[in-house]
Amino acid sequence: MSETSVSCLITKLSHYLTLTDDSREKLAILEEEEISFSRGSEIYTIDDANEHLYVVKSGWLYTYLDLPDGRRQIVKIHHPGDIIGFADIAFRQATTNLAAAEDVVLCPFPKRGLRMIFGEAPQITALMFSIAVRDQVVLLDTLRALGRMSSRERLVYFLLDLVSRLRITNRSMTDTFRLPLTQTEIGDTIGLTNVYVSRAFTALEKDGLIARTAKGVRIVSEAELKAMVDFADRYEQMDTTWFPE
Amino acid sequence: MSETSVSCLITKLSHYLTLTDDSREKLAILEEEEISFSRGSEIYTIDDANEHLYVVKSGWLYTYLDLPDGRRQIVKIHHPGDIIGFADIAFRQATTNLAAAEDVVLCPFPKRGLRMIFGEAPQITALMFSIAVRDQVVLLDTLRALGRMSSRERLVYFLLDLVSRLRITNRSMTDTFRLPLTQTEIGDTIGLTNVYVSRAFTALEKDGLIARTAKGVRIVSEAELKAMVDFADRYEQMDTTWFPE
DNA sequence: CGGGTCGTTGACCGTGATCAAGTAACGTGG
DNA sequence: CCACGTTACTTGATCACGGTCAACGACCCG
Repeated sequence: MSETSVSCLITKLSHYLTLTDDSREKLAILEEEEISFSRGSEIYTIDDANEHLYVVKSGWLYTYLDLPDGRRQIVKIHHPGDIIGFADIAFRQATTNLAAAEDVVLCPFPKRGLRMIFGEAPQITALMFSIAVRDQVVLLDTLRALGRMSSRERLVYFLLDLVSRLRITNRSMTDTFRLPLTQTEIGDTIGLTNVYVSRAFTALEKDGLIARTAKGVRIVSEAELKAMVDFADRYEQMDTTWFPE
Repeated sequence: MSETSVSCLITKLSHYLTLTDDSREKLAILEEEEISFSRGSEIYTIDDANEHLYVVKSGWLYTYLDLPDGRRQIVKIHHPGDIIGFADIAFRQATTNLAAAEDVVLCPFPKRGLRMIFGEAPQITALMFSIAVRDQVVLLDTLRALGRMSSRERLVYFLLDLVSRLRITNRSMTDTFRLPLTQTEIGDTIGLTNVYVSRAFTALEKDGLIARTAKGVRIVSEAELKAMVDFADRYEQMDTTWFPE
């Protein structure tokens, strides 16, 4: 099983504050069980009874919504260390669909597991609440991108947002990262077709703003890109001064 | 002052559960102070220190984000009974701007007021948490609209969302409602220009799906409109079964 | 070797942006 | 009470961005 490997959930949360031993033990419980899904699997779909949340152990996934005519909107991409399912906590049935973008390993735990956290681990509770709220602010930024930005700007925003998130769990990451999503999936995320994602990519590359490697992307001129879309990093810093303990 | 007038905050929350007398007293404290702003006022802007939350007493407001070149995206419209500012709770400075769409009255209260609620009123705490999460799901629906819908569909989604929300505080409302927003503001909300909002309106009216009154709109064929955008009402029902007390 | 997926490129088209002119409603001041 | 200026909405003409359709090449895996 997971043995002594470092938990990516703990790594992610540790970025924001030093976890007590007690907190670490509580979190370990959330990662006891493991399930694997292969690329393309639908983990749950709309209207399923949603009794579980999931910690991502490895691999990327995404949450999406469908339109009657087959169009699709990806609303959130999940990375190792993320907790999936918070948004549906107030509803009896799932309001979104979850699919695996590549082969993944998840740790499911019942909603009741949260009750234990909420009741006994105020430090983690406060942090989870903050993360939920932070995600909301990120959604607002995304809304701005989809509502008002050109195709190139949307792609730039998408890439910068990814880099900022990935840096939380991988501090050694510089400016190159793996991107295990098809251009169709990227398009479904930023409201474009695969064709225009391709064109936006080549345009940015031609301008020397990014470079593309085998299965990844390198951010060449981060400052310039950030200025293009007035990018604010919502992940790096968070106000934890009001936390208990 | 507000005398014995019914609080719209209490009205709104009562829609979901029966509030205890103790809960009502706690909520009343949040509505003690009052400030008025006239139409067009900026209540706060990005990077302001955000020490207050606001309960909307009367009038409509909206939260928005700017782009460097002057484009603007409205990300949330606020009605009487709404609490404004939850999203910024995890940040030291405001991440959004707040403006009054018409003359409004707000009840500001310091963030510390929330600590009192969190500590002493578990029923309201659970409800507020649920509302915050519910708002997140609504944002996902909006993301889908901005990412994948045509101009007419966007306007339809916008109107249906408004109606659903307004029905929470005004149960007697049928299908006609006041719309105190300019078409430019509506465009900034759904990612269109004022010109195309106008065209979408006249198109929907010509098809007999809506009708326009002096300062408002009437939903003529709600079922048809809902089918157009696969609309799900996120406001009417909420899972309160897990609440304490 | 063959089939499938993914990315690229070109041609064409359509939706919505942009620019501009005109109208209606309203508030203000003379 | 009217004249004026402002704001909001409408409508038309033109344009451009991104969608759609199609063909092709690269790569992967069976």
